[in-house]
Amino acid sequence: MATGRNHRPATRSRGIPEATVARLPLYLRALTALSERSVPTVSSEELASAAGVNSAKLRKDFSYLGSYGTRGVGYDVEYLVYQISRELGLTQDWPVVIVGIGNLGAALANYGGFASRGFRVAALIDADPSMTGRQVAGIAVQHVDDLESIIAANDVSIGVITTPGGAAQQVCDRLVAAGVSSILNFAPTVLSVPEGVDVRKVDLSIELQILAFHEQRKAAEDLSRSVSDGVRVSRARRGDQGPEGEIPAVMPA
Amino acid sequence: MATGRNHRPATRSRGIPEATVARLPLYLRALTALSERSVPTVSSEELASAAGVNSAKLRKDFSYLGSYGTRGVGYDVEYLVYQISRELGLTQDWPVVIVGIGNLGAALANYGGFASRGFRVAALIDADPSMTGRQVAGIAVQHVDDLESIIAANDVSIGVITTPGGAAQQVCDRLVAAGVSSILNFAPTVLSVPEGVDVRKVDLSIELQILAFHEQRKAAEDLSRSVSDGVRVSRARRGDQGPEGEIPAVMPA
DNA sequence: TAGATTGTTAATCGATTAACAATC
DNA sequence: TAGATTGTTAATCGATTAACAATC
Repeated sequence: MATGRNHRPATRSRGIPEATVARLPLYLRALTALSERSVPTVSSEELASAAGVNSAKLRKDFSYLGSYGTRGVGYDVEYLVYQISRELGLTQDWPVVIVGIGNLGAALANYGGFASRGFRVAALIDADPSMTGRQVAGIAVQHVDDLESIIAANDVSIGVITTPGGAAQQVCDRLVAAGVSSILNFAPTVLSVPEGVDVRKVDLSIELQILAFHEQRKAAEDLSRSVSDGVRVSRARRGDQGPEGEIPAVMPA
Repeated sequence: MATGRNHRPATRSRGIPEATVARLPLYLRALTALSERSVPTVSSEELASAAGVNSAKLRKDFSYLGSYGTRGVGYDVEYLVYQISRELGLTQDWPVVIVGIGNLGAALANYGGFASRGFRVAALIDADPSMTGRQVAGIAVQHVDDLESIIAANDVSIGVITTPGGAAQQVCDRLVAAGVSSILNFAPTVLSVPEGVDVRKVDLSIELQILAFHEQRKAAEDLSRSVSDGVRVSRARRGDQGPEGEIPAVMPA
C-alpha cells in the first residue's frame, strides 16, 4: 500500500487544527473507497464532493499535512491513504476495551468499523456477574473487578464506556488510574478527568434534540408561510400538532 | 412543571447560533438533574460546571434565548427547564422510525434516552423478511416494503438510519420522499439529500480515529521528552510499539 | 504552450472568553 | 447599602471560503 515516494514528514503533526483532524477520517473513508475501485488519482473537487465538504476546505486541510498533491493532476489516492492513516495514528494497532456490555456495548463489539481501522477490541468488561464468561462478538466478557489487570495485560490506552450514566464516572476513574488516556463516552454523563486525558462524547439523545430544534423551526416557517400566503402547506408537519404549552415528562439521562 | 411566569417569547428562535443549539441539550440534562434534587435556583457558574462548559459561554448562550435569569440570584431551575425544552421543540411529541434493526438499531430501540425527551419510537423497519414481526424493545419489526405507509400513518418527520452503509442512501431517499425531513445517520456513508432536509451523522469509527490521533501525539511527546530528559517514561504508551512504517489493513466502511 | 489543479493568501464569518456595568 | 450574579460588550481566536498565483 505504501507508495514509492518518501518525503520525510519533518515532524509537523503539531498544529493541525482540531476541525481538520475531525475531517481526516472522512477523507480517508472516501479515499479508501476510491482505492478499492483502483482509481489512481483524484482532484480536490472530486474528493471533496465524495467526502461532503467543499474543495477549498479540503485543500486547506491537506496543506496542514504537507504538499501531497500535484498541480494540474490531483492527489495520488494510495499515497494519500497512507499519509492520512499515518497522521491519524492508524498505522498502529490500538487495543480498545469496552466497559458496559448492554445493548449498545454489544453493538459496538460487533461493529465492523472498529476492527477495520487498526482498532482491536481487546476486552469486554461488565459489572454483572451473570455476564462474565458470556461470548459477545466472539469475545468472552470479563468482570469489572479485573479491570485494572485487563488494561495492563493488554496495554490498552483507549477505553469505550457504554455503562449506565450512574456508573460512568467511577469506571472512568478506574480506567484512567489503570493507564487509559483516551475515552469514548456513550454514557449520558459529563466525565471529569485529569489533564492529559482525552474524552470524546457520543450522545444519541443530544443528536435527536438538535434535529428536533431544526425540525420545529421548519414547521414554524411552513406555518407562517401558509398563514401569510393564505394557503395550506402540502404536508402537515410536526409543529401543527399538539397544544403549544404541553410539556412531556422529561426524564434525566 | 410549567412555572407561573409567562413571557410571550416574541418569536426570536431565529438566529440562535448552531454551537449554542448543540449545547442546549447539555444544559437541559444538567438542569433536569437539579430539578430532581428539587434545587430551586442555580448560578451560571454552578450550572456551567455541571454541564462541563465555562460560565461566560453559558450566559452568552442563554442570552440568545432571552433574559431568564435574575442578577444577584441566578436562574430558576424549573423555568429554565421549560424554556429550553420549548426552544428545542421537546414540548412536542416526535415519532421516530429506526430503519435497520441490527445490533445498533436494536440498541437504539432499547435506549431509554430516546423515549425520555419527547421522542417516541413509532416503528422499527428492516429489510430482512425473517425479522418482520419479531419483537424488539416491545415493538414489532416491520418490513421495509411498507416504509412509505408507515411514515405516513405515524406522521413521522425524523428517521434514524442504522442500516449497512450500502443501503443507507436508498433508505434515505425513500424516507425523504415519504416526508421525513430530519435524519440521524449512523451508517458510514455521506448522504445526499435535497435542500430543507437535515442530516446529522454519528460515526463511531470517526470518533475513535480522532482519539487515536491525539493518543499518538501524546505518545510522541512522551517519547521526545524521555529522550531529551534521558529518563524512561513511567508507563509505555502506544507510540512505543510497532514499526513506524507498518500499515494495517484499512477496510472501507 | 494551453489547460488543469494545487497550495496559499486574505477576507470574512462565527465562536469563545474576559471583563464589567447593570441590577437584583 | 453591600454582595452577588446576570447580560452584554469588545477583544480574540479559530474556521471557512473565494480567489488566484504557482506550477504540473
